[in-house]
Amino acid sequence: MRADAVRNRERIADIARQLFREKGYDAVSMDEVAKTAGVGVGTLYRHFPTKEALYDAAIQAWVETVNAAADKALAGEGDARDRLLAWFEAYVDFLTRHKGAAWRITSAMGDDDSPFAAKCRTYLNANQRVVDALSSEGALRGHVDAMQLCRLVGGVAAVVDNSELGPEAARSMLVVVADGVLAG
Amino acid sequence: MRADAVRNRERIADIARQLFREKGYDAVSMDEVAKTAGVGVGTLYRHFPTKEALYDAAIQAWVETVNAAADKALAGEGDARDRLLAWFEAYVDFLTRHKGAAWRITSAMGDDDSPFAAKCRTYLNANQRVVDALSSEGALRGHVDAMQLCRLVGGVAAVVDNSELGPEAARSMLVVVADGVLAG
DNA sequence: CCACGATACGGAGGGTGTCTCCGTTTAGCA
DNA sequence: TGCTAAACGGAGACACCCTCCGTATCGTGG
Repeated sequence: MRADAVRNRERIADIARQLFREKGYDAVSMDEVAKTAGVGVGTLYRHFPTKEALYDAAIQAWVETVNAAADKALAGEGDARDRLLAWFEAYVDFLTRHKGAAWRITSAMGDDDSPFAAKCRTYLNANQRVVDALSSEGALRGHVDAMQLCRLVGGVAAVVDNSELGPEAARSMLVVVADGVLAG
Repeated sequence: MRADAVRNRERIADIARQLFREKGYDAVSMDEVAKTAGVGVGTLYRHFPTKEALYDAAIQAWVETVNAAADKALAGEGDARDRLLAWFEAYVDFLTRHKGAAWRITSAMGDDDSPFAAKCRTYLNANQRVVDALSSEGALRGHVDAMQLCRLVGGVAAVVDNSELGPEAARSMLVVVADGVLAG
């Protein structure tokens, strides 16, 4: 790839990340991204074939830290319930960091053709590790599926994001999910 | 209202209900509704000022039966868990009957300005009645908020609708929510 | 039965969005 | 420095929601 192309690609992704984070997916138009980045829409579309692909690239770096967050939550103090809740809260925090991302990503769970498929796998893996860790302690009620957890907590995150709920409201819902999943 | 206007209004709502049910909100354009109903878009917009208002009218009859469903679930046999699950399943069944409705309605929960505000109140009331009934039996764990339940189960419904999950997958998630809400 | 005013109708077109196409410009190598 | 493949830019195609206003129709009072 030519040097100017690399520069443009990075600048576009940076600008897009900033705009999406501030305003949310729907409120940012491709024209706006192009204009802000100082390129034509043609250039934009050569680098990112659709708006969703651009979004995917924009939130890339952010997603990559999710595994570290899972480890951190699991390594924390407290009993299984505390650690599970810590993970749930971190997960919701992640998903709601970019407005509109929670629903888009949770919607794409299980759809291999989605532009977000790679991100979904990352999230699924993180949840799987949490399930494995707690399961080996015998803390979970029967069989708990990582995908099921992704969807449940992703659903909560989507609602929290959309209705702009505070951390207490989010926590009260996560407590329900946690208690529903934990043994005893 | 003039007789021809009444006829048109009803025909439009009928056609819209059919189209929305088949294809989902986003996949139906106002032009398509107008053309299928055999009227101009102007006529469409005089009867229903926005697409959301049309959607609201299209799913009206459907929503009105929700209270009966709550009663039926509560009057069923079995313990509190069985009845709560029956209600959850009925609720998800309702919300997923029209493609795209679950997320739209759950998104509008708590937003008085939404065109779906009336429907949200209906759903909230139904959940409140379920909460009251089970609470008076002492079946619920601490304080359970009807709004919280609407959001949790609505989130599950939205995911089920979007990912076109089967009843077993839906049930496995609802079991988690139910166990998280029930005492013991 | 008719004339007329209020009501309803239809569809062109405005505004905004995503995405494509192609003539023009530029990078980078020989 | 000259040349070619790569990248650029933005006009415009297409789809969407919605508005506006000239035209047609209903239904009533004479």
